[in-house]
Amino acid sequence: MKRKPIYTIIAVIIVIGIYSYEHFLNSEAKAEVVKEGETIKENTNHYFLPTSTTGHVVHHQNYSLSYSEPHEQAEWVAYELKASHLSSTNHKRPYFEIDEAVKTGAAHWRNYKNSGYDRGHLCPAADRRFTQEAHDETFLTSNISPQEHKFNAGVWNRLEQKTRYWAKKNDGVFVVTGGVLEDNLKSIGDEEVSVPNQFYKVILDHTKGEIKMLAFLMDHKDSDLPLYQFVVSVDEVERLTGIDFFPELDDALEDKLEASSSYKSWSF
DNA sequence: CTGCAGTAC
DNA sequence: GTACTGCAG
Repeated sequence: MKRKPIYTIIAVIIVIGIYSYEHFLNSEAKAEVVKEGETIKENTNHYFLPTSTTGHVVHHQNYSLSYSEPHEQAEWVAYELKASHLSSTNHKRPYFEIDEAVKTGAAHWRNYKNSGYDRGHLCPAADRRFTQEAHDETFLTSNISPQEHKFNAGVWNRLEQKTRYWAKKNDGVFVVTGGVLEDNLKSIGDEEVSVPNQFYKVILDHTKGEIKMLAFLMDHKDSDLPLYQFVVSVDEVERLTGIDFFPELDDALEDKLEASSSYKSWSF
């Protein structure tokens, strides 16, 4: 029987394939459950990644995102901001590029041209200045949302600066940012990039021996109000967006932290 | 820091 | 489309 070895080889390949695939799935799904009082291991690429409502998660070198094709922008962008990431280096501002990692096709920056709206970074360029590559990686069209200039350069900019302050003070925070994507939003450009009516930012700190979180929800307009006026519970942002922000936290701890809109342990 | 726009190639 | 420059909040 000459065929038998071939069948054997095929069978072996299939078995190895299934084993590898299950191993792959397992490694993807493996979530570290964090309970109260525990701290996250240092020096890992551990992200507190939110769930995706679109199933279109993209991992870049220095941040991850979940892309919404109907809205032509990310529903969230997530990254860790460590104190060591903060750099005073001034990089030359590159041009925005289409994110080729977005399989359904990320929007072209042309949609924003003469739209009256800024190409507002979700992961700010100033948070990724530690290398030229990290800085330039924020200039992908999957990392921007149409923002009014006065909002972007105003209250939103203040929030981003405060986030860097917390990153420095607490030696690292996890940040998740996006616009609230909903039906019937105004849009710009040929590709109809949605203009969110609200933007959120969720911050998690785990470096002082306990986990704490803080969420902001801002109307898409500039404001002179102090930042703490925009604090909401993570639950509220989850209700608006459908995103589950920290699924790998122990459920009881997650429930407790996400229900709180207290900011007393954060300095403004 | 957040950005845009005009001009020239 | 890219490079350089200037400008605004």
